[in-house]
Amino acid sequence: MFWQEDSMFKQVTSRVDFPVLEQSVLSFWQERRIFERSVELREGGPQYVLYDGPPTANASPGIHHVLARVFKDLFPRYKTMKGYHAPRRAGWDTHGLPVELEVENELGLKSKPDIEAFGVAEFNRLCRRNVLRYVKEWEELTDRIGFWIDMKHPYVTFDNSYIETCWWIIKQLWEKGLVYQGYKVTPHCPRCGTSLSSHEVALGYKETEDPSVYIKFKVDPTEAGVDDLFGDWQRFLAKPVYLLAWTTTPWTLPGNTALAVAPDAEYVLLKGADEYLIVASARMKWLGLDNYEVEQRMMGSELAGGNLRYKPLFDPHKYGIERRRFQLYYNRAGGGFRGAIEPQKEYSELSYPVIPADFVSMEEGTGVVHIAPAFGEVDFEAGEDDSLDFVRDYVDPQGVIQGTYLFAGLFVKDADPLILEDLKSRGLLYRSETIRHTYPFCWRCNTPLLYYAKPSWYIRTTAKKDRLISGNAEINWYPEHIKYGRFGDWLDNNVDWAFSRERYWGTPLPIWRCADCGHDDCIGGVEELRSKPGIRGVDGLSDLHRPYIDDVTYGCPQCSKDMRRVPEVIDCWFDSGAMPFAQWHYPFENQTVFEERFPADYICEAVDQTRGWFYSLHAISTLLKGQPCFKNVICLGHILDSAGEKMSKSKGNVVTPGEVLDATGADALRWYLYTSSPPGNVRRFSQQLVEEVVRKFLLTLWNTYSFFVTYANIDKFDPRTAVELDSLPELDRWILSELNHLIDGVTRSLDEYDPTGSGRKIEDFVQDLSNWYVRRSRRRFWKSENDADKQAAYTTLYQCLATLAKLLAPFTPFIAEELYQNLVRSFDEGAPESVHLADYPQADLSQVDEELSADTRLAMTVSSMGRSARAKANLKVRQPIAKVLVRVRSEREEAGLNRMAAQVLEELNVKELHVVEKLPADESPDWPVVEDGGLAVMIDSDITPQLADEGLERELVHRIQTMRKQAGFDIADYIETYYQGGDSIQRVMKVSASYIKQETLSRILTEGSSPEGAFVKNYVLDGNEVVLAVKKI
RNA sequence: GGGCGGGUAGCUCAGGGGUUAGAGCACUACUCUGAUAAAGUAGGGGUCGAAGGUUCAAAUCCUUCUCCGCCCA
Repeated sequence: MFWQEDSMFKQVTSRVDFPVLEQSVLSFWQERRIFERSVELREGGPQYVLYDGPPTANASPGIHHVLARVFKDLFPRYKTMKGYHAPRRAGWDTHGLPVELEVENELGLKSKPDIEAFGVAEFNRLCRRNVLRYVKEWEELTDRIGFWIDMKHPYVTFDNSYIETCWWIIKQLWEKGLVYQGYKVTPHCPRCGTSLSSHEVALGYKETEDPSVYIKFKVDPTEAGVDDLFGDWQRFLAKPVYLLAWTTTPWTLPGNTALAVAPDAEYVLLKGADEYLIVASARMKWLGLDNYEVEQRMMGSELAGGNLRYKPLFDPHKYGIERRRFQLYYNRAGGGFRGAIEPQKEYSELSYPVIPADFVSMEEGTGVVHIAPAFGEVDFEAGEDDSLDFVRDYVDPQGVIQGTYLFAGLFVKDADPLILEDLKSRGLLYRSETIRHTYPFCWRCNTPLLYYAKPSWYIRTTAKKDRLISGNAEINWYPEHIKYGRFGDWLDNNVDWAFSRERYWGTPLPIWRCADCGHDDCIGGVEELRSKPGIRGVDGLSDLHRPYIDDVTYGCPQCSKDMRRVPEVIDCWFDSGAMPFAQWHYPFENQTVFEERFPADYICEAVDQTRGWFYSLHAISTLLKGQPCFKNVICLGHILDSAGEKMSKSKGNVVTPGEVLDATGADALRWYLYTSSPPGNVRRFSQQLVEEVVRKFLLTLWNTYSFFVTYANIDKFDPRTAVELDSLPELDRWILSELNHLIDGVTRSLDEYDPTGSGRKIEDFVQDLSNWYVRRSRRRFWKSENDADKQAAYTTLYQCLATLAKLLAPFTPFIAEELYQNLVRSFDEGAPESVHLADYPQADLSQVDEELSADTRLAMTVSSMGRSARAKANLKVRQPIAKVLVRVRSEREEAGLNRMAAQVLEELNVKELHVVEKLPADESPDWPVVEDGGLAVMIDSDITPQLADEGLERELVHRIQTMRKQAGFDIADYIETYYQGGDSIQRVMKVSASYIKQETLSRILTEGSSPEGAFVKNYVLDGNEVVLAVKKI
């Protein structure tokens, strides 16, 4: 076609296929290395650092991964365009129990002994192979959604270099006295021989029936506390006094070493026929102790504050079981050192204390709580706090009772009835019932889990608690409530980090211990290890994992016996939290890179990471460097299905990224995720909502762009043609004002890590651009003369679209690239080769005109009301009317509306606009009025013959235009038009010939029958039959 | 059981003491359409999760409860 040969812009279809478009943009980026160059280009600029929280590639990425990835992508892209140097590197999290479990399942292994029998070397080899099984899929998805990050050189947590940095970190902490071995009570599966993670425990809660028993603990009357509290202890020789306590786990009773009471609650000493009982007064009634009389009342603090002690139910020494005690002593770094539990000698007068505790409930039980430090987390903590005795070893790790008890040799749950029988025979069982409650079972083998104290290695995070908290104050959290809510609370309640795991596939804990004298060494690197005197097993060591590292031994510096590594590996959260350091193999290599990229400006993960990665990053960084390692963090809410249910394979409601991307493309998905709700919100997801994005936003933008290109090419518009800003018509100045206001707003919102706010602003702008600016400007583009006004319109629309391309680049990188290539690169060889290499737009606030903006808003409102009034009078917009009256609310509005009069007149197709203070009541009773919020619009509904002819003229133009389209003519084809019709048709055709010709690109307008080959249509207009025919020249 | 967040139209979300609670989608009717997969006009649709309280005035502030999600027990 004639105008295409030297047109500036590539023709644009209005029927765009975004997924196809995106593929070609992807190729363009890859061929030209745009991502790499976008980073290189800004070298020397200020750094902007993203830390990528490493995912595990042992399964396909889901839609929630897309959510995190597009939010990770947005800000580095934005900052790059703002001039920042933003290198970013992907990572893979590769260790941990989930990986092991998958391999166990594949191999049909059921327990740790199974794994050992199978062989740790082969087992770990399979873990290593499995964990990156889906990497290719992840890489493809990452490309497809336009997430720009270096996936070619990722950090991998199983690499020796990564492990070595972890060792170095542990050694640093070790030297500061921040690593120690202590006990931890964990949910333990006695059959699988391993602790379960909290996630696994959550999988296995079930309703079950358990004993609910009330046990009498005999107070030792010879202890001084008895006299202090009750006086005359000798009366208790004849009639004993018991503390009554409740439990659902009788098998823990031999491990009892204390009873806890609530210090602020009132307790009673009750007198019965043969005994005294002590319970909380609040529980008396519930316990049905009616036949006892209250002898004395006292506070829990009195019970616990004196020297009241009681006799053990089972003195461990009598059954061949060791009794130990929590000790507080000092380590070489001089800090208070907990966790040591020292063996105690047999003692015939053994008794246990009553202690105060804030966890004692008045909602159940007796108000006196049985404490077995080996078998409960709070019990254990109480043990530490009060230096209690610790009796554990009557239960072995398989849950079998040891020693010489009557019930020895039985599994703990099976021992329960025998224990109760034993106590009953000694008159210590007050009441025995059963209770239904939820209790955790092993999700793999259905064995009831036991809470069981085991040795564990700790990082003493509590030593730096104040700094953890003050560091948190320096971090910007989005949403803000996480800072002092979920994360802050977590820090406030900080406990030492139990970071060892009795597993196989993980970073080996770099602590070597002498089996003989117990001397411990922490190894901070491979060279350090190699240099140990008497080192063996390092020749040919190419893998720092188990089992190979376990064979490395050296001579003990104290006693020269063999130092062997302790068996544990470390928590994989430590791995990922070490990434600021370990991704660079710091400090062994890359010291400068590390310094440049520490701390991160930005991280982004979902809310479940508060106690996961967010914490492990913060903890390691604070302990090592004394400062936080991220400045800004977006904490994403989770994605649910369209019904608000969690997506899960078993429910079959999982939406895969692939299906959405194929249907709507990446830009649509990205835009939806950015704008549908604030990042921190839980969001319901459905493809339908993404499709709405395509219709409402992307296509509106695209069609505006397509409109521009179509007409710009017809007129051979050259963007280099300068137009003076001052000389622009009001409509143009208005949209440019809105544009600059938009740039300002988007920039501000992005600087505050609010993509939702900035995205929604862009949406509003695109609506205004399409539905007011373009609609109001259509005739300016369409008219035949190529005057200054037309140039102004092109220049303005061009500027809006070219600016939008850049504004949108971080959000919807594909369509932004397409717009940019065609609008900017096509005529300017000197422009950056990609929109992503361009600078982000800067707002020119001198172009922002608030008054003009308000006036235009008023014109829009009045137009809308005018259309409503027309509809009331059944007058279509195509029919011109004589006048419209508008009642305004202020002089400001009056001036504004008068200024906007031309736009309103055209929009409403009306001859005159009158702004009035009061609407005349006497004009005509059937002139329709529309009122809203104090504004009122009234139209003159009288149609004079003159107006009717004008309406007919517009109607004819419209019919011919429609026929042109139906006939398949191009928008710029010239035609011949023929017509036959009555008087009014003939009159209008003659009187308005030049107007009709111009509007319809008709060279001639002839009355008469249609020629051969013409496109012909019959119409009835105003009751008159009309025949129209169009023919291309 | 505890902590945090949320519950506003059928759906997705704004609004956070001050007229009659909004937008978009969806729905109904009509209109319009040579940029548009659009647009316009009208309409139906809400006990603002529930109950108390504070206030001249509560969707909004307070208390309790309830449901959903996450984290922790």
